[in-house]
Formats: sequence, C-alpha cells, structure tokens
Amino acid sequence: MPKIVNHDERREEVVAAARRIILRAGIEAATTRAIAKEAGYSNGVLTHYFADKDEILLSALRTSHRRITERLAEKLTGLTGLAALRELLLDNLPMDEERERETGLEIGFWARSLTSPALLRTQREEAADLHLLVRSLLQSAAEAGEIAGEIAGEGLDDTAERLLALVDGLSLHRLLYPDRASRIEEIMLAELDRLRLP
Amino acid sequence: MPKIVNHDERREEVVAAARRIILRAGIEAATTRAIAKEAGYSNGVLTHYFADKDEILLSALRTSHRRITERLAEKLTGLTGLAALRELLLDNLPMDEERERETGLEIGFWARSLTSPALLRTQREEAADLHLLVRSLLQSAAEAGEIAGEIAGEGLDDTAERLLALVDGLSLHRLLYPDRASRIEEIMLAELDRLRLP
Amino acid sequence: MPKIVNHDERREEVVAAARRIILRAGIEAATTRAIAKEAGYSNGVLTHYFADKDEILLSALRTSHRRITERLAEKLTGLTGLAALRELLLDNLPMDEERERETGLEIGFWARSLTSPALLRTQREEAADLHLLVRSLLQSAAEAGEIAGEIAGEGLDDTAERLLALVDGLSLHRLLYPDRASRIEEIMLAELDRLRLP
Amino acid sequence: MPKIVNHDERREEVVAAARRIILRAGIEAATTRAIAKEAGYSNGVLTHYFADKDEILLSALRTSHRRITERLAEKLTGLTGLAALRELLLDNLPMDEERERETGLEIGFWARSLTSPALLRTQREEAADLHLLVRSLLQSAAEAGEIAGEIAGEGLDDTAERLLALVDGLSLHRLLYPDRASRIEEIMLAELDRLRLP
DNA sequence: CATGAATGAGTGTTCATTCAT
DNA sequence: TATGAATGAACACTCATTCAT
Repeated sequence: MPKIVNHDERREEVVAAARRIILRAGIEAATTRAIAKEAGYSNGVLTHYFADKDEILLSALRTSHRRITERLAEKLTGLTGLAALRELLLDNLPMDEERERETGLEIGFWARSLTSPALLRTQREEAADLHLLVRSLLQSAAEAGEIAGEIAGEGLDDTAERLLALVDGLSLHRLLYPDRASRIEEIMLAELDRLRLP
Repeated sequence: MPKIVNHDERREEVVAAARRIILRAGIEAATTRAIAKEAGYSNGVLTHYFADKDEILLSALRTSHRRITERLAEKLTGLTGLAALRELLLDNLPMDEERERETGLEIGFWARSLTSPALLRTQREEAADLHLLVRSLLQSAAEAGEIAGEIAGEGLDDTAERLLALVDGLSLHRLLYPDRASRIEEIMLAELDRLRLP
Repeated sequence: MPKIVNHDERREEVVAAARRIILRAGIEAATTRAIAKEAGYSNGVLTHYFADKDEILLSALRTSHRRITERLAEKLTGLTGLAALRELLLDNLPMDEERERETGLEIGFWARSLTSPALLRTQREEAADLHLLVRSLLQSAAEAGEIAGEIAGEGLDDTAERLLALVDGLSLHRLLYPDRASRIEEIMLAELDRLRLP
Repeated sequence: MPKIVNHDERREEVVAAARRIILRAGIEAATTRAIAKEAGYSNGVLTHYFADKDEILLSALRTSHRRITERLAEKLTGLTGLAALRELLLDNLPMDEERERETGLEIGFWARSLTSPALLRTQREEAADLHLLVRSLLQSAAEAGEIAGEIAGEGLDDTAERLLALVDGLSLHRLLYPDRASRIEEIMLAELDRLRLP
C-alpha cells in the first residue's frame, strides 16, 4: 500500500504556501516554483492537486474569504440589526496583524482580478454575498427602528454599497498610509453612529 | 561631438508611452520593448534614461498623479469650500473610460506598493498632498459656515480621511463590481450633502 | 504470498490500451499516465511489465501488425493467386476510419523508426514478412497463368516491392491529401488489372 | 551603429540548424533549445527571427521543397513530355546522400502534419503544385503521342496520383528497408516504360 | 504485486537587461 | 547617443520515471 495522503490537506498546504508568499512578497512573486518550494515540495507536485496556477490563486482567495466568513459567523451569533452590522464592519478592518495580512492578500487579488476573468468571477460572487448580508442587516435594523429606512434619501442598497466601499477604502489606506489611517476604527464607528435615528 | 538631447524631455516621452500602453492594455502589457516601440525608439534607448523598468513605472505613476492634479487645478479655479471639494471628489471617481483606466492603473500600483518601498514612498508622498488639500478645503468650508467644524464629533482629519477612503473604495468597486456600483456618483454626492449645515 | 498474475495477459491489456489511445487521439496523446488510466491501472503498474515507454509503443506497433495479419489471414482463406493478392492489397488501404487510424499510427512509426534502432528492426522484420507473402502470391498467380512471370521484364521481387510501395504511398496520400486521393482504391485496382495476362 | 545582421541570412542559419537536427535525430529532437544551440546561439535569439517554433519547422519544410524545386527547374530545362516527367520522378527518389536526407526530413514532416494544421496546409499546397506539374507533363506527353491519353482506362489525374504515390512509397522504403529497396530507380523506370505507347 | 505520491528535467515562450558597434 | 542583436533566467506547464508503502 502506498502512502495515502489527504488530498484536501495537501491542497490546503499548498494554498497556505501561496498565501504566505503573496503576503510576504506580493502576488507577482507567487510563481508555481516559488509556491512549490515554499510548501516544501518539488514543482511538479502541484499538478496532482491543482489543474493550473489560477486554481491555486483562486483557492487562496476563496480560503481567505472563507476564513473571514467563519470568523464572522462566530462573532455574529446572537447579534441582530445595528449591533451585528457594527460587528461585521469592524471585523473587516485590518486592526491586527492577522487581518492586515488578509487585507494585503485581498489588495493583490484586486489588481489581478482586473485581468483574470476567473478570479473576477469569484471575487464578484463573494462580494455579492457580503453585500446581501449587509443589506439585510440594514433592513432588520430599520425594521427594529434603530435606523431610518431611508438615510437622507438614500436607499438601503446605496447605504450598503457605501459602507462596504468605506471598509475597503479604509482598509487600503491602513496598509498604504498607516500613519494617517490610524483611526480607521473610530471613523467607521462614527459612520455607523450617523445611521442611528435620533 | 555628441548629439545633445534634453534628458527630461526624453524621459517624459518614454513615460508617456508607458502610460499609453498601461491605460490601453494593462500594466502587464507594458514590457520594455513595447514601451520603447510605443515611444518610437529602439529598445536599447531606455538604458540611457532609466536605471531599470521599475523606474519607468514609478515615473508613470508620478505623471498620472500630476495629471490628475493639473486637471483638478483647472477645474477648481474660482471654486472654494464645499463646491471645490465636491468637484475634487467627483473628479476622482472613474465616471468615464479615461478615468476608469486611470483607476485600473492605480489599483495595480496599490498592490505593487505593498512590496516595493520606492513605490510606496511615492504613493505616500502624493497621497499626503491630496489629504492636505481635502483638509484645507474642509476647513475653508467650515469657516465659510457651509459645514460644521466638527461633523458629529469627528475632526477634520478624520473627515478628510473618510472622504478619501470612500473615493478609493467606490472607485475600486466601480471597476470590480460595475453592476452593483453604478451609482457611486450619487452615493458620493449624498455623502457630501450630509456634511452640510442644516 | 504474492498474487500470481499472467504477465503476458497484463502486457496485452496495457498495449491494447495504448493502441486505443493512439488510434483515438494520436501518438502524442499516449502518455504513460493516459495509457495506465485507459488500461484501468495506476500509473506505477507499467514498471512491472515494461522497461520503459518505448517498449510499450514497440509492442503496440507489433500488435498492430499482428492484427492486420490476422484480419488478412481470415480474408484470404480460400483465396489464391491474384484474387488473394487483390484482397491483401486493398485491405491495406485506409478505406474506413479504423484503417485510416491504423495508417496514422503507422506513419508516426515510420518517422520514429528512422531514429530508433529497436523500432527500425521491428519495422523491418515485419515488412519482410509482408514482402515475402506478396511475392509468393505473385508467384502462385504466375504459376496459375493469371499473370506473367516477368511483368515487362520486371522480376517478381521488384513487382512485389512496387505494389507495396504503391500501397504505402497511396495510404499516405489518403491521409495527407484526402481530396486528391479519393480514388486510391480504383488506382490500386487498375494497377492489379495491368498485371493480368491478356 | 550596432551590428547589423541580415535577417534572412539568420533565419536560414537557424532553419539549417533545425534541418540538421531533424535529419540527425528526428523531428522530436528539434526542440527550440536544441535548434538554438546547434545554430550557435542562445535560446532567446530565436524570438528575433521567428514568431514561434512552428514557424521554424514550417520554414524548414518550405526550404526543403524550394531546394527540390530549384534543383528540378535546372534539370528540366529543355526537356518536355515523358523525358521531363522521367527526370522529375527520378530526381525525387533518394538516390544519393543529399536526397536521402531530404527524404528523411520529409518523412518526419508527414507524421507531424497529421497533428499540425499549419504544417498540413503547407504540405498540401506544395503537394498540389507538384501534382499539377506531373499532370501537365503527362498531358503534353499524351499530346505528343508518347503515351496514351488514357492509360488502361485510367485518367490523367489518377495516373499522376499513382506516380507520385509510388515515388513517396519507394522513397520511404528506400530509407526504411535499404536492402530490399535497392532497385527503386529501376522500378520507377519500368513504371514509366509501361506508360509508353507501343 | 500494486499503488499513487513525488520527482526533476524538459517543453515552448517571454522578457529585462547588456553591450559591441 | 542610439541601435538592435544577443543573452539567459524565468515563466507555467508536461511527463517519464522512481520508490516508499
């Protein structure tokens, strides 16, 4: 009997290696050879677990999102409406090293998505999920009377988009301009406060 | 007797060529050969004016920012306070093809900046200028009584940061999720409206 | 206590798999993995029955020839002289898809034989058998008075060589220039007719 | 001023190198690296003169045909009808080392053409030219009363195809089975004799 | 015996860079 | 200065082969 390896485990090892490289040296440094080496295997081994490089990158992106989602699900249990929204948005900000890494990875994928249809598709699907979630939290907050259904004439969709754009913008600035963007959490909280009904 | 050429002029020619390519076909298409050809020179000429390819890209980024600044300066003449701010922020949104491409270029540089100290430094310097400008416009708007000096307890620095983060976030979403982010201009305008004193 | 397997049987299974792939998708598609998979085994099993891939291909060529021979033997039963010869030569033309593929395989081996001594040896041995067969059919046809012993001063060896060369040439043209070589069967038949005594 | 090289000359150098390799070790051995090395250059140099490997192989094939055509044109001057045809067909047989090489190269291309559309197209175009030429020589021979217009009920097209198939078949056998196919010239001549009117 | 994980050399191709002219 | 020929490392990917289990 040959050594039997857990395919999912190996895939995860490789994806983790890819993530480490992207975080350390950027997505352009994540060549197949570099990934294999980082994972501690020969370059040919990737063939067994991934059809091509795109599949590795895609998995890395999905893994990143899945981690965020899982962390969120845990934090959101028991919360509803504005409180849940607040937790969600704050959790997406890079306030510690781990989340800073996630954000760095994400930024690399932004650029790559603009030229890779497969990556863009994944990016969109998962962004749509998040948007939907934010929107439904806004709705339940409105129904609970915590916030107005229309914020200064702006529908829920626009509000959701605005909040998520702000999260991405602040996250980006945090990594690019850490000095200036030291207060992104406060900024986000203030933004949420303005949603409240008086 | 060597031919006397204007170094700065040549550099600009080459950088302009690089920019044209990047805007037209993406940063990956900007190979040294393609840049030289686009500029109308042989590939070897680049050596004389740039240490390496990175220097060309860096210059392209700087030029991009300078052009934005110049375009802005023109639009802002005669405007002050909130009106000027409004013009500035809207102008930074990718509402036509040219600015969409400029945003694409920018996003590419975000990712690269995270792993390239030289790029990051440039990025920071120029972002600082913009931040300062927004802050001063906010200040003059406050002094003119158009907006409150403290927006819901938030200082001018934070407001400036918030507006700029929102611009970047919305710009990014516009490129990644065009369906969903069709209304970024309206969102930006609503945000500005909320700054106004009643 | 090791499992006892019939080595020859296994070899044949693998070779048959290789043949199926070559006929279906060309010799370039016949990778060791593909062959193993087609045969229903893991890729490592090939090691036990073949020294290397070349040995598999060689066996496939031999099998191909043997199959042709067997098909012929069946068709030739009861036939003698010119009638048998006619059957033999026509059967070697790629007049249906199966034989077209067999010809494709053969052409691939022609090229490889020129640089592989082992392949060339096999090729020669089996070509010699065929030549001998054609010659003996010609002889029996001559003895039966169907054809002249000397065809326009040409001995039986040359006639045999000429007929076989024509078969290979026409087969090749059929695959390379199907439009032009649509009438190879008629051409072959006319050639045989010209052998007849008046 | 930089070193100016004659592009056509370089292309020919590279193509000649490719031809040498194909003849020496088969078409499969003609990797881009091997070709570059054989030509005495680094592997990157090929980029300057050829779009891709297929273009090199295609050029090698065309060069081969052009050489044959040129050699023929010279030999055929002053000849017409059957005499010209005879010269043409005999010249296509690998009766000396040079033509043996050409044939070896050709056989390699036969196999390759079956899986490469570009190669097949070229092969067909040039084969069509040759077929046309043979056909027109047959026609003029018939008009001159040297041969019958219909050879045993066989039209000129079929006769041309038959003669060319025989040339290819004999050439192939000459390389694969040199012992047996020592008399291909005599066989070809006898075939031509049979075309003559009594 | 059989498995399938793992290897590493090799493929065509791209491209920043060097340098003699 | 400017040219463009030339380099050689790097890229993603393929595949025959090896070998511990």
